[in-house]
Order: sequence, then C-alpha cells, then structure tokens
Amino acid sequence: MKPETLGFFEKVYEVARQIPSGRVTSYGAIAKYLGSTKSARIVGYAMNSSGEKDVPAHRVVNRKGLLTGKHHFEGTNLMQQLLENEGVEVVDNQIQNFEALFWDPSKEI
DNA sequence: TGGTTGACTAAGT
DNA sequence: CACTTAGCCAACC
Repeated sequence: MKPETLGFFEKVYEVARQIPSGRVTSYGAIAKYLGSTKSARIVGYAMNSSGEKDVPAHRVVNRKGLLTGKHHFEGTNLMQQLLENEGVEVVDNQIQNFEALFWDPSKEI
C-alpha cells in the first residue's frame, strides 16, 4: 500500500468503505474531507468506476439525499433496495430523515 | 497536450 | 419555491 500511488479515486473509495451500514453521506462531504467541496463532481466520477470495487456507492448520494446515481446501478431500483435493506427509508428516490442518517467523514472519522 | 465530461454544489433569476 | 447558470477539478479520449 503506497498512499502516494493512491489517486483521488482511491481516496474516495477508502472513505466510502468507512461509511457505516444504514448511514449515508454526500459527494460534497467526501470531497470536502479529501480537501475541497468543489471536487464533489470528481467523487461522483470516481463512483462511476466503483462498480468493480468493493465500494458501497449506494450510501453516497447528493446533498439533497436524492439517489441521483441510481441510474448507474443495474436495475432501476437496486440502489434504493440496497439502502432499504440497511434500514434506510427511501421514497421517490429521496432518503427520508436524511439529516439524521447523514454521516460526515470529517466529523465521524 | 488539450479539450470534453460529469453519480456536484452554490448562487442567481 | 423551482428552474437556470456558472464554477470546479480530476480522469478520460
């Protein structure tokens, strides 16, 4: 493990793997934890390649708690199913009680 | 090497 | 209050 070999993507994966089950976070939160909130797009871009990684990408949503990335999953509701399986309420692609379930890496780690 | 892309966010209309 | 515009930054072609 050479941290210097870890690109932004790998860092995102490392953080995403630490998201507790039944909790969620936002792209911006991860981006901010890695340095800058402005890199939120890069986080999303990274998750796009997380398919082959052991990353719980379904626990990462946008700042509104909306499942914006569900279209990148296999099914149309797979992302929601995974979240509900962990006890997260999801209605109309939106996480219920999002603020309570929100997991901030810069505070929780 | 340079230009395009995007699972975002904040601010403006 | 909902939609539009602009800024951002790393990876990909």
